Amino acid sequence: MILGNLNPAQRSAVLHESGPLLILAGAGSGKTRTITHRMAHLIDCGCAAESLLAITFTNKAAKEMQERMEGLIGVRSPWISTFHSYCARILRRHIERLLPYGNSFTIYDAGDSRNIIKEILEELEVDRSLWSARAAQEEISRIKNAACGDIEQAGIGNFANGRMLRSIYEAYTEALRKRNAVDFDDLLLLTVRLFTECPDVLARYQDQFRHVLIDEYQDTNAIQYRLGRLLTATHRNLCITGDPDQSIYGWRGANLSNILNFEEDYPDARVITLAQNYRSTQHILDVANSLIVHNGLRKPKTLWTEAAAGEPVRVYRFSNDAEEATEVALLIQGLIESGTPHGDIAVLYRINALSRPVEKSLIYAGIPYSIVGSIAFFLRREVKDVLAYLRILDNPRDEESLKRILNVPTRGIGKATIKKLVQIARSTGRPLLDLLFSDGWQATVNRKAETSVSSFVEILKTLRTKKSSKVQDLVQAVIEETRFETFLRESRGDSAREDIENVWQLVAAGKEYDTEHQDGTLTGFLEVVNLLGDIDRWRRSEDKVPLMTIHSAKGLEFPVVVILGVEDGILPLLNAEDPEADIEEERRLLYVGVTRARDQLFITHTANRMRFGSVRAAYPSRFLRELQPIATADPPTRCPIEIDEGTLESIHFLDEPRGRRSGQGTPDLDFADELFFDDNAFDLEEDAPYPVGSRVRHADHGVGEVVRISGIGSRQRVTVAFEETGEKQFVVGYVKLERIR
DNA sequence: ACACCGCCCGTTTTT
DNA sequence: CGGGCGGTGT
Repeated sequence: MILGNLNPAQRSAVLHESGPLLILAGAGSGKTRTITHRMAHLIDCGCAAESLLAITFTNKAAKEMQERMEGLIGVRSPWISTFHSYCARILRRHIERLLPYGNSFTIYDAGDSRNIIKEILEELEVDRSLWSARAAQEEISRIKNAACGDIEQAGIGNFANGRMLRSIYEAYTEALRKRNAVDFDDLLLLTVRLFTECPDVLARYQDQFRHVLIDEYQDTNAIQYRLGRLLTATHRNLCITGDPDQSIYGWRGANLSNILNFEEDYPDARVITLAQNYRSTQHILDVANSLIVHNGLRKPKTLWTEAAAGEPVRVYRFSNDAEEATEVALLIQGLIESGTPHGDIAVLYRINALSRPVEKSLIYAGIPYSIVGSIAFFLRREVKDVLAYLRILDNPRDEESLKRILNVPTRGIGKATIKKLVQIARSTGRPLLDLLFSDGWQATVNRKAETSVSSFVEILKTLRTKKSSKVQDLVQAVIEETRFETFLRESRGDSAREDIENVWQLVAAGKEYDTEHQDGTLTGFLEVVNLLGDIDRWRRSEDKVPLMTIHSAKGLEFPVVVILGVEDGILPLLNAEDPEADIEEERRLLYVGVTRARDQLFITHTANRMRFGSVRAAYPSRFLRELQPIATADPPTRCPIEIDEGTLESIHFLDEPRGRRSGQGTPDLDFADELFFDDNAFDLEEDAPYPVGSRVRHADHGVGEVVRISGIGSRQRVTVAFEETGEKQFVVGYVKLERIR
C-alpha cells in the first residue's frame, strides 16, 4: 500500500484498525483519497471486499469513490452506495417480511406523494387553510425523518390541526401500503423497521459488513443515525467522515449533533482532523475561515494550505440583477477568451430562480452553459408519463401511475370516469388495475368511455407480454403502442420538439441501463431512475459553463467560481413568517460555495432585484461584512480599478458613479450603502448598547465582559467573555443581556 | 370531456 | 414571471 502520498493525519486515518473513528475532513482536504486508501488498506490487511460497506449521500460521490477504489485495488470493490440505494436494495430482498409490501414496490417521488396527499385532503374534507398539500407533505416528512415515524414523539400537538395531521399521516401511510409503494423517507424508515422487527435480517448484515463507513455524517438525520448504529452495534467498526461546517441539509432533518456528539456516543472514538487544504488559494481559504468562525455550532478548525496567496477574492456590487447577469457573462467571456475552459467556471446561487437572468445573458453572449439540478430529467412530465406505463407493469398496485396515464395520451377518459372507476375499486377492495382487467366496470361508465378504457386495457395487455424484454425495447414499445410521439406533436405546441427529444432520451437511458446491467430488470431500471438526481447525471464537460445551486455544488470543485446574489434575504435566505431562519446553516452554505473555488472567486450582489415578478430593494448579505480580507473591484468591464487592500468604504467610493450610470438610484440603494459600507462612520464605542469593556449578565452564561462588537443597529454582534463559559457571540437584536456596568 | 381564461398563490435548498 | 386551480363556454 502506498502511504507515501498521504500526509500524517491522512495516514493515521488509513492505519486506524478497528473501533469507532471520526475523520473531521475540511473542504478540499483529500477526504475521498483518505477513505478509499483506508478501504484499500483494510482489504490489504485481509478484510474481504464484501465485508466493507461505504455509504455516501449522492450517487455521484458513490460513483467517484467506486472508481477510485477500482483504481486502487482492481475490480472487486466493496459495496458503495447512497443511504437510499442501500436501503432500497435491502428492502428488495426482505420487504415481504413487512406485509403487505411486495418486493416489486414502487418508489414514489415527491410529486407522486403530493398527489396522494391531495386526494387525502379532499377525502377527509380538510379545510385548505388548515393544511395545504405542501405543508402536510413537509410535516409528514418531518415526522418520518426527525421522529422516525413516531407521531407521538414528533410533538404535533393535540389541537385541531395536530389531530388532523395525524389522520392525514395515517391515511397517507395506508395509501402507500395499498399501492405497494414507498416514498423516499420510507426507504430508510422501513429498513430500520425491518432491522428492528426481524433481528435475524439485521444479524445477517451486521455479520456481513465488518466495517461500515458513513460519509458526510454531518448531514445524517435521525433515521440514518439509527441505521448506522444498528449496523455496527456488534463490532463497532464505524468510521464516519464529515465536516460540521458543511452541514447544509438541516431543513431535510439533518441533525448536526449526530457528528458533534459522536465522541459522546462513542467515548473510545479516535478523532482525526484533516485541515490541510489541497484545493484553494490562501486568499480563498482566508475568506472561508473568516466567515465560518462566526458560527457557534462547530468543531473549531482552520483550513490551511501550502499554496500561494493567489488572486484576491472579489466582491462586485451591481445596481440590479440584469446588470449583474450581463457583467457576469462578460466576466466569463473574458476568462474564456484568455483560455479558461467553459467547464472550469461555475456559477453558483442559493435559489434556482437566480439562474434565469444569467442564462439570458449567456445566451446573448453566445456562451454555452448547462443548468445542473432544478427540474430533474426524470421528473419531466412527458418522461414521467412514459415511466408510468412501466411502473404499472412492474407494480400492478401502483394506482397513482395508472391514474396518471389512463387518459395520457388523451383518449377521452375524463375525471368523472376515473372517479367512478376508483370508487368501484374501493368498494370491492381490489386494486384498480385488477378491476380494469376484469369485466366488473363496463356498466358504470358511458359508451364512449367504455371503448376508451377497453382500448387502454388492450395496450397494457400487449405491453405486459413484453415485460421481460430489454428495458430499451420496452420503453420503445410503450412509445409505439401508445403512439406517444404523435400525441406530443399534436398536443404540445412549441415544446413538442423538446418533449419528443426527452422521450427518446428515456429510450437512450434504457439502453444505457441494459448495457450496464447484464442481469438488469424493469424493477432495477425504475429504481435507478428514481434515485438518480440530476447532479448524478451531470457530466463535467469542457465546453459548457455549469450553473447550479450551492447545494448541488457540494463535493465539487472548480478553478473559477462566481457566487450570485449574496444578499440578505437570499443568502441568508430569510423568510418573513419564519424569523428563526437558521443563520448558521446559511453561513455554512456560503462557506460551501466559497470552498468550491480553486483559484478565483467572485461574489456578487445587487441593490435591486426582480423577485416575485417585481423589482425589490436588495441589501448586501450580512455575511459579506464577515469576509476578511476581501479585495474589491468595480466590475471588470466598466471601470477596471483595483484596490490592493480592499476595504468596505472603498466599495462605497467606487459605487458612487454606479447609481448615476444605471439611472435607477433609489432611496433603497442609499440605505443599502449605509447598511453595509458605513461601518466606520458609526461610532461603535459610543453608540453601542453594550460597548466594549462593559459588563453584562446573561441568563445562561452568567456575568461577562464585552470584548468585541461589530456591525450596527439590530444586526450588531457582541462578543462577551463570560467568567464561566468563555467567549460567546450574540446578535444584539436577539439576545437578552443585562448591562451591569 | 376538454380547452381556454383568468386569478391567486407562492418560492428555498434534494435523496 | 410562471404554475396550479377554479370556473366558464363549447
